[in-house]
Amino acid sequence: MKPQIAELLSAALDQLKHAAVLPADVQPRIQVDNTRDKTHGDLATNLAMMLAKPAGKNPRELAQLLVDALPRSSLVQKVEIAGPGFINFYLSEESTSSLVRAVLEAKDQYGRSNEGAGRKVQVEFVSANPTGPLHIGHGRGAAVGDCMCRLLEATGWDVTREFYYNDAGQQINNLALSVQARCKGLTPDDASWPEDGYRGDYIKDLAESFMRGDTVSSEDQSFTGTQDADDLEGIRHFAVAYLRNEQDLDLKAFGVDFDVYFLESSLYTDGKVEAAVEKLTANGHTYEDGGALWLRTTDFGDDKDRVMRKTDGGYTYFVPDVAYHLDKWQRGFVRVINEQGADHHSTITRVRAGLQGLDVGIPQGWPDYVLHQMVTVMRGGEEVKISKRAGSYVTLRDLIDEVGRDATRYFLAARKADGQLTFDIDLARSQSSDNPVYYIQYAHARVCSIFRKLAEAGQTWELETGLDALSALTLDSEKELMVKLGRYPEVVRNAANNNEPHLVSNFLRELAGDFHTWYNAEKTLVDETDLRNGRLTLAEAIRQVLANGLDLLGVSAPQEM
RNA sequence: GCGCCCGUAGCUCAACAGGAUAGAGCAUCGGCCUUCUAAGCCGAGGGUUGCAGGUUCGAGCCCUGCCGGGCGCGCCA
Repeated sequence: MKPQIAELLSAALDQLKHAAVLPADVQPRIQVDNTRDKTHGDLATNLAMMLAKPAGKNPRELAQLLVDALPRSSLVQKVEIAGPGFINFYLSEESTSSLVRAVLEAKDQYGRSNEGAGRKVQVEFVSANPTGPLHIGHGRGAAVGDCMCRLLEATGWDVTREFYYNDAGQQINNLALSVQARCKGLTPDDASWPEDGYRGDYIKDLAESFMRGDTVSSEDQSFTGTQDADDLEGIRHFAVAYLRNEQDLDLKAFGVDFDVYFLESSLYTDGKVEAAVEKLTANGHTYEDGGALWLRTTDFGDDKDRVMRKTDGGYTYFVPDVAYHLDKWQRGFVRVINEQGADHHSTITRVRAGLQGLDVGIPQGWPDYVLHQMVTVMRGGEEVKISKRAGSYVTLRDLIDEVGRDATRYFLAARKADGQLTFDIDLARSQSSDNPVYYIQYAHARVCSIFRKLAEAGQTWELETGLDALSALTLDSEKELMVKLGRYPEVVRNAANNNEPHLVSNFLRELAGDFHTWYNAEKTLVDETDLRNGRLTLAEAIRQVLANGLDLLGVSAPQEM
């Protein structure tokens, strides 16, 4: 409804310019806001206050001129000037009814748009090293990243979900050595346990599986344990495949699917790392010093230059990352979003610097980053740090098992990514009013229940007569609910454009709250036919929006609870 | 020391491009089930938005300086 109101204002502006009340060259951004207080109408604009200075008039006087110049519209019931110069719009019954109609005609498409116009966007998220189980931090990345993808899809983008495996670094050697040590019966407490070895119980499970001769397969590889504790290469491949498989199972249980699993090792075998280094050198952005090859990242805003190739000949970690992002660019992604933990934020400057140094037309701020802060887990009022399985952190699987997929996803995605997150296990698993997930789901189930009762009573509801019957809804609470439904598409748009899924969960929480209040105050299945049909229509529209929003969060919308 | 993020009710968090009287939930206290699911509703108390300046018609939001917390600052990934 905002664009329609903005259009009316735009027409009024033109008229005032024509009448020389306003200078012809002012081009204000016409801002239409939702009102917080219903005594301020349904929508409001600050336009008169913005233009008071160029017009040389006081805001309220200008507001009156704008209102007088406003074209007549059946969408608006009433316009008022209030406060320092706000113009408040009260929507007509015709326009609120049209909002409900829009929901029920579009159904599961309501709120979706085609802003992305089919452009390609790639979202890289989770990207955990294949050296252990996924922990709750990865869970936050998975939830936020997947919700961002759903939002981008809902706004017309062609989305690729991608997981980058760092399977080429030193940590893989440490993993292999740790498993080998377990195969040989060592424990982390032994003196000969590898330095920097992985100590968690899962290493023991892994070693036992290898020595049993199990076969493990992941997306694109399959290995059988050779049962030979001296076969370090075999152990390495087996361990990576095993842990990738574990992670895949966790992600599947979390409802997250990736389109592409990209292996860091492939960048080496395909020569892409070497090619990127050569290009940077050819472009004159590198120099040798102390036996190492450096990238002059200070040319691109870094505070000091960075080593690319170490004296031992190996590349530092960000070099394959640059090659990887060049590859993304070459695959045609105009927009790339990397969702990762904030502890990696220092890589951003380096990767972008490397990409600029390649000089292949990549825009300066590319790619985008969404960084999430740490998660702490609370149980019984105390911080939980230890998982038996992983040894040092709470695993995603522990959480899904204990709390459930819906609540885990909701809690991890319902907060702004920047800013630390406290995950309260007791709250998340409580099946009571404490729990916002159930609160929203319950609203959905309640509407379903109303329709079941309707059928039990041998009555029916039908869309067209239902929409006509909306005129029987005269309560303020009902009008407010309709207006709120009308805000949903804008919420989706904002959430998608800003990579902020939590806007959706906030909105759903509010909508569910308004619904519960209305439900408790007013009976839906009343005898009077028009009133009943009108309320059923509104209830169904609410149900539809709740279902659509929950889907964007990857949370189920149960029919009954 | 430098860089990034955060600081809002006792706790966990909101506040849509700078808009009107800063909102929810939990916790606390008091009410509501012969009525469509009480996983719900209604009401009460609770705040100098870390501090101090600045920008402007208007600041939780923007700027500067402090204070406090997190993360990072490697020829580790």
